[in-house]
Amino acid sequence: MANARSTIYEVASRSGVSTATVSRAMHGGVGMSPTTRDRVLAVATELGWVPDGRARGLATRRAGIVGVLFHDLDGSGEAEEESPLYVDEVIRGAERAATSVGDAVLIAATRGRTGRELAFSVAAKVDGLVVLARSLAKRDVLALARSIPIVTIGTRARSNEFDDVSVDNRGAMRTIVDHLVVDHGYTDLVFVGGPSRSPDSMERFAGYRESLRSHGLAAATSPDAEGGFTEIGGSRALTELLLNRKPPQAIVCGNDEMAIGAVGVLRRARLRVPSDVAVTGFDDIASSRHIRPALTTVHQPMRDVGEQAVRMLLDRVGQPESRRRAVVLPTTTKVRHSCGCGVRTPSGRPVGKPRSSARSAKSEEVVS
Amino acid sequence: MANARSTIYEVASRSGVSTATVSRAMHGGVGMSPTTRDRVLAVATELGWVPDGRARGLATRRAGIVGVLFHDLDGSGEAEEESPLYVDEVIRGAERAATSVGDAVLIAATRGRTGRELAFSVAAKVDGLVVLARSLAKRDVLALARSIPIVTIGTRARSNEFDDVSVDNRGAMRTIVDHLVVDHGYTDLVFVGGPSRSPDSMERFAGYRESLRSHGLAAATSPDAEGGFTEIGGSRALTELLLNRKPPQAIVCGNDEMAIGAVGVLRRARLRVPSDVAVTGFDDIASSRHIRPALTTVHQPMRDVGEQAVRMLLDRVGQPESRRRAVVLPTTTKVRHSCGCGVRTPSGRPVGKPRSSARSAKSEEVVS
DNA sequence: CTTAAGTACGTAAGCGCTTACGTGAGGATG
DNA sequence: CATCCTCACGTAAGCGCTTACGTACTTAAG
Repeated sequence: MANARSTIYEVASRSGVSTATVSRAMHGGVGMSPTTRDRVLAVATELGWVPDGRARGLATRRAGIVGVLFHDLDGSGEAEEESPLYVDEVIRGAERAATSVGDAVLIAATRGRTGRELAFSVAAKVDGLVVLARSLAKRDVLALARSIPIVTIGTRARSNEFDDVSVDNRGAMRTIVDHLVVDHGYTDLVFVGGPSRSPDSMERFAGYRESLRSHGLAAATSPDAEGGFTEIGGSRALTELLLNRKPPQAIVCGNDEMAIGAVGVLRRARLRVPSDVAVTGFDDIASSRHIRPALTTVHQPMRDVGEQAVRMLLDRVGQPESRRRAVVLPTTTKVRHSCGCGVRTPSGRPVGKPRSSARSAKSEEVVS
Repeated sequence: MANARSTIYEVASRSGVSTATVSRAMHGGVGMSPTTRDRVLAVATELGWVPDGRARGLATRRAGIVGVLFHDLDGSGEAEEESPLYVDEVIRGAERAATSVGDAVLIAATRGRTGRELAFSVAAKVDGLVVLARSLAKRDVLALARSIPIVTIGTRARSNEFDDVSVDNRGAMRTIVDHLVVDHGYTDLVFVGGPSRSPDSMERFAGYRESLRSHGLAAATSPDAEGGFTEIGGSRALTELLLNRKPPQAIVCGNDEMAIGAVGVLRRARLRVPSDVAVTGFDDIASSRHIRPALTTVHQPMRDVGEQAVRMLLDRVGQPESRRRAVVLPTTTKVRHSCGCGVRTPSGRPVGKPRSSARSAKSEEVVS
């Protein structure tokens, strides 16, 4: 099937020029006669020859490949990691950005490999690496950074050693809670958090608190319940919550999975969503649109995140010594029905109207 | 940040050996004294050195990278292509299989590029290519196959020139319709297909027909409606259908999106699912579990498909001349509620019980 | 003690490109 | 007509590894 590939020498001799000329022809043919260029190109096409990427990479010291490192969650099934959907979206964005400049993207799951193993099987093959937060211990990231440029995703709040692109978790949560308090007038809210040590969960909770306090409402110093970012965890958390207190007016969940779990429990408890109690999520997973009532949540631009990340990475590959950059991208609030919008309140007055409201968070900020 | 990488020469001189010895040490250190090996390895670690992938690739004629080529649907938004979820799952599987042998995977969306462009920016960088069906015109695939091994995914029914791994669409649909006819006793069914020229849609319809005919039921020669594999298309298709005939007992949809659309219009038409009319899907997308009633559908093992594909690819890289292989993987039927299971029939008798039934389709078959 | 067979490592020839530099031809300039 | 450019292309030195082959030294056998 795959016959022996021809080399640049073959193309050169068949078109009666030197390899240098062939190479030039393949790269725009600047400074050469169009006639020769076309002749060479014709031969190359006929032979089905394109320059070997490895050799090219060796000679140019540029592989034309950027890597994306993520934590794979299949198997171990730890919900603390990035949602698979996130990873996929980031990869898509990365692919797009890379392709637009002729590069390709290499993906690799950490799979518990150490920095050195990854250096061998991944880093050695690429020009730079995008590493998803939490996919790797910090010292491994540092080890990798010894050999190639790195930009992290979602570590803004925890580190400032690398270029980073993050999403405005806190601001997003503030916006959604503002909506609950201001537009719906809820005063009795609770927060269902993810794993207590999850930075995402912490940031989201911080946003929740900020919003409440800014409106003069009391807020607990820690989440009212913990649902581990899973649907089942959300169910359990809410079940327990309902045992200990009367139903709140609104349940703010750290992500959609838990919100879906919460809605399930509420339904079984004969509490109506959103008229008896409102629920909000975070992430805008596909199911959040299909669940009834449709979930009010926040959409994170993970594809843009991936795109930005490789852009920054490529910038740094070209300019290794430029100053560190960190950007945080804004989110979009998806106001649907579970918050009470588009549904009659007890007073019979329809409140609000489902819509999407975009929030422009801090844009690009140069951190150091 | 990223300081100049050291080379094998540096490691060699610092540990007082030749580059050959360093290389040997890095590759298991067979035939050398453990003492020397450890010394070399220590120096390498200290320097943070790992052999450069490009150079290694050049010397060994093996990049240690397999590529996955898919059609990216963002932007153009043609629903005829692979569902994004499919692609992601396939990629995950590919990543797993590649990693398990120390390789990495390069991903690239076609983006309307020609075979030659892809050869340059993708094929030249990898040892072999997995190409998702329909991501590329056949003659482009052939062009690529001139230079590297290729295995296709999902082209079994349309081509037999490459190694291929596919999913048993037809058998899966037969199983689900069998369930509808045999277990539920429906005799009046309709089929909502995807794009009429979509091979997947055609295969699924074929399975539908086969099942009906095998039970002595009449079946139309073409789908009763066409929903383009989208939710909105499913709604439209069903709306139209309902205008022209009385509601059937069961609506068999070519995929989940259309099924979800169908359930929506059924609900609006005050028809109860599944007691008035049953609905089934195909694909087992995340929302199919969350929709009410939960959708009976079929799960495709796309991750396994990806895994198998790179396994076969790697085999062929090692054995370019072995005979062509094609495998078709079995699906799993997810029997949930939308088919009528776990719900009371008009006669008051509960029918069946939701469960998952695995179906073992044809396994590995050597085609030529 | 001689010789054969290992063992542990060094030598050096590539792998297939890119590119700095060199060269010769032709045109412009004076 | 001599000189200087410019243009189009060739020469050849790497890029950083791997590995076939060679060599020196040990050990075992005869």
